[in-house]
Amino acid sequence: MIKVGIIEDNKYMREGWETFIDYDKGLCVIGSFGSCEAAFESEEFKKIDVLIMDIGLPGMSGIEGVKLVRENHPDIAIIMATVFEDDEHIFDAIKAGAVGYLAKKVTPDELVAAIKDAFSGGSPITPNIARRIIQTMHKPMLSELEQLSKRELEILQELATGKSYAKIGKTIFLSVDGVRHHIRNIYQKLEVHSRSEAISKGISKRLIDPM
Amino acid sequence: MIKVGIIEDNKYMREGWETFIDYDKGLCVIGSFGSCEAAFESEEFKKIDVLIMDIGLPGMSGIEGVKLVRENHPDIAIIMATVFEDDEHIFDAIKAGAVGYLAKKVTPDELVAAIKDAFSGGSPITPNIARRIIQTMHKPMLSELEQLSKRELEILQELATGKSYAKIGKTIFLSVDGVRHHIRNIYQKLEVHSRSEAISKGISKRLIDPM
DNA sequence: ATGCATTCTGCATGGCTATGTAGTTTATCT
DNA sequence: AGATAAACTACATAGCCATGCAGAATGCAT
Repeated sequence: MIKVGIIEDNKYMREGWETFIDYDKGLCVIGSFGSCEAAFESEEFKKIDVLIMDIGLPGMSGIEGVKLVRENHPDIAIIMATVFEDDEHIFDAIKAGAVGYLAKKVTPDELVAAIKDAFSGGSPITPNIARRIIQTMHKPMLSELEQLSKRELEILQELATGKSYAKIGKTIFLSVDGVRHHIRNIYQKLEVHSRSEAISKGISKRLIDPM
Repeated sequence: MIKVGIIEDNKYMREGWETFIDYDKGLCVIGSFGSCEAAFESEEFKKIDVLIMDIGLPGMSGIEGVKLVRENHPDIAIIMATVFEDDEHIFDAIKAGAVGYLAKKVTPDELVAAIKDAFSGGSPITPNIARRIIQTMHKPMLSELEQLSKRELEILQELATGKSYAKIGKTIFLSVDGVRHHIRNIYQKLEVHSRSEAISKGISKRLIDPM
């Protein structure tokens, strides 16, 4: 039996969800709250397996709530339920620690399926949100790579490790001045003037992976 | 009618898929190849909407293939089909540009659904893979973050911009030596000895956002 | 009030970095 | 063959960084 918690300030919506969830034989609502503050005071809270949380809550916001829950009860899987579907809210919720993201208009069946999915190690998200997340992970295409040569990419990666030019040279079998030469070109292509900027830009453009 | 392409070296599997896909009234296989090289030579290739690609291919690997396809035909949605289910292959494929990831044991119905999903802007991935991706996006919990004070985080963020200590000082109204002092502590806490390492580590631990 | 943590200031110095200038080698393209 | 680009070597120097040492102000907790 999966133990479900709900944090949602709209009483009618909350009770509607409770009904649907309890109706399923594998699920059971053991806590239902109108705010994060109320939820955290409850003794039952720590027993929850899957928590459905609204983003727009009175008092502490859902995003803040997620952070706190994750801090204190890392094993609770949190599904955000919200009327917003813009990138910002979605990514904020995910970064904060939510594993799923539902629009409030979901059908009871979808809600129940999402809870079971979250409980069994999945991430209930809509296909469109999944695609947006996947896209943030795509490496840039060659055309966006600012045309850094293979050697330059190699050295940029080394730069990020904090090695001195001399050590980089030893690692990749190149003279110090050879290293220097490439770094010059890297800076020019990335339009930066310091190692730090090159690393930041390299990582944000996904030219290199952070350590 | 969604135009589907297949790159898969096992002839029987490829023909099986073709049959299933063509059977669906919304789908149509317009190209079916045994290797990336063969596919790229075809005139039909550029018309493909959704491409099913094996990872383990003779000649050019599927991962390399994905990169090339994305480079030359950015509008083709690529679904990787593979017997591997380990993190490395999955993330490599996604980073290279795939939008979906299927195990080869999928049922015909799932295959057809995945193609339609990919075509309509979704990302066909299993719930478990979705969760693993989501987890890579989670910010660290306070317990991991807590080590750096608010001021230190602020300065770490400035460090990543490549500003000199003097400029950082001006930005946050602090003497150069004050900046220096905090940086010392940051280095100690992150166990690094250079600005570059601090930035790399800060970004990979999600203490700061890249530029 | 005493202790402790956090934040901040100051000075010194060896080492590393950023940038300029000036070449050579190698491979590829025409 | 000559042109062009990428990779590499070399030297010089102003400026920035990393780290050691020393101490002060603020605020919170016991």
